[in-house]
Amino acid sequence: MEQTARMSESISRRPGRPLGGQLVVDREHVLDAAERVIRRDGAGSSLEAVAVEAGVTKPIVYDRVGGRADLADALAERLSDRMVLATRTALAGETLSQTGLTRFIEANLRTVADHRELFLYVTGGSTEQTALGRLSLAERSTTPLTKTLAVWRSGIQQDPGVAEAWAFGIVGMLQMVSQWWITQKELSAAEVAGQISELLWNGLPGRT
Amino acid sequence: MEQTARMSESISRRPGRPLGGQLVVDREHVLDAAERVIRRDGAGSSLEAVAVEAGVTKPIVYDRVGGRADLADALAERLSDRMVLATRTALAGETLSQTGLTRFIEANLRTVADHRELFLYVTGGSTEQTALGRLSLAERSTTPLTKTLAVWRSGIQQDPGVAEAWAFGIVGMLQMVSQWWITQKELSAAEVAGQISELLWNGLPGRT
DNA sequence: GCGAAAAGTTACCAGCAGTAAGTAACGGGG
DNA sequence: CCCCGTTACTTACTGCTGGTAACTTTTCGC
Repeated sequence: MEQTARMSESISRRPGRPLGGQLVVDREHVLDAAERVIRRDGAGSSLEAVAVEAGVTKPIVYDRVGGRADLADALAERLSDRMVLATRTALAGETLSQTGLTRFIEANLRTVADHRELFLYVTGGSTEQTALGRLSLAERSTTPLTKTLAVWRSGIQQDPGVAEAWAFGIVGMLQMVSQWWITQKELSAAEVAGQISELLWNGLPGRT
Repeated sequence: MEQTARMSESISRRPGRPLGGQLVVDREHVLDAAERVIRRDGAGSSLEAVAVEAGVTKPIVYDRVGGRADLADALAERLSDRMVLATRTALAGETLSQTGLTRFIEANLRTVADHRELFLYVTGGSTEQTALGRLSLAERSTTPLTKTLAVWRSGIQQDPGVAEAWAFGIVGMLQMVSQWWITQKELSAAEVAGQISELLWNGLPGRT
């Protein structure tokens, strides 16, 4: 039968080592492709689709980043880094205050909105070890937050032992609020950020 | 070839309408079976396994409860009901206070621990419309909570407009804290409940 | 009695994660 | 200069799962 590689140019590479002897894509390229696919096709994207977008085949994806759980983990790390960056520039190292907290939350919401499908992919997970997977994702956010909280609480003569539980609680709160916020259109990011900040800063009864 | 139905008794039903003219299982039986399977095999259980456990075949599961998303939704409703019940008996209608809030959170944690795999199944979802699915689960908890918060805030002369955002935030916080708590063994439910209650009641800086 | 409706099961399809086996180019030693 | 082990791919498969179409048997109304 005729050669299968005839459509346009190198849409389909021949088997065997490519000419040039170099890797055709590296880990970062695969992750970039994954982000593009997820942004385009939604959180239910398959590994096959990622491979096609990257211009390679599935085993290459497995070699570069691993299985589906590893992919989600790597993307979670990227998203988490972007969030940390966004909030860091929003805060610019000032000391913690209610308005600073509000800006922190708002920056968080805007980053989630910017990477809507990626956020859903990462927090959605697949199944089974999703639980631990999502925890490891959350830990990437909570670990630095725990330290920050512990230091800050010590600085204002309050018990720092609550830091870890609080960090998980805050991350969970932000994740759920983000999920809710990106699926409704009534409230703006600033409004929601202000409300959540009010709760976290002043507590349920509010300051009298 | 010989009859396939020969092992033990009615392990495998013959095709066709059963002899009594009655439904062999109803929706509740399927949901019970699903809970048993999930408790035994973990959050990654398949619909096939649920069908086998219920003593029927897959299309029956689809007829009684629908697809995987519907199953998760129905189980979420059950779990949510149990949580509401547990917290309601723990609170016994007293007015909201910090110690009451602590009991509320502790009851929540204990209920999650009692239904560990079910909780993971329900919050884990599969993919794709997981986002909306999880939101609909959360909404089942947030809707009553929103009302409670709005009424309570009005009663203490505070703005009730924050109720919805707060409800989602609190539910998210509890979900994440639960997930973290059931995978560690250092802190007791009472300790964690006290810490989270402290945060929700007094806020990050604490009462001075 | 008899045919339509009801209540099942069997048998299939499509899609996906993951892997084994095959193939072509490179590169260093004889 | 050629050959063989290594490298870097692809093809082709398995196994499983969600979901559905088609078939089979009993019941029940007329």
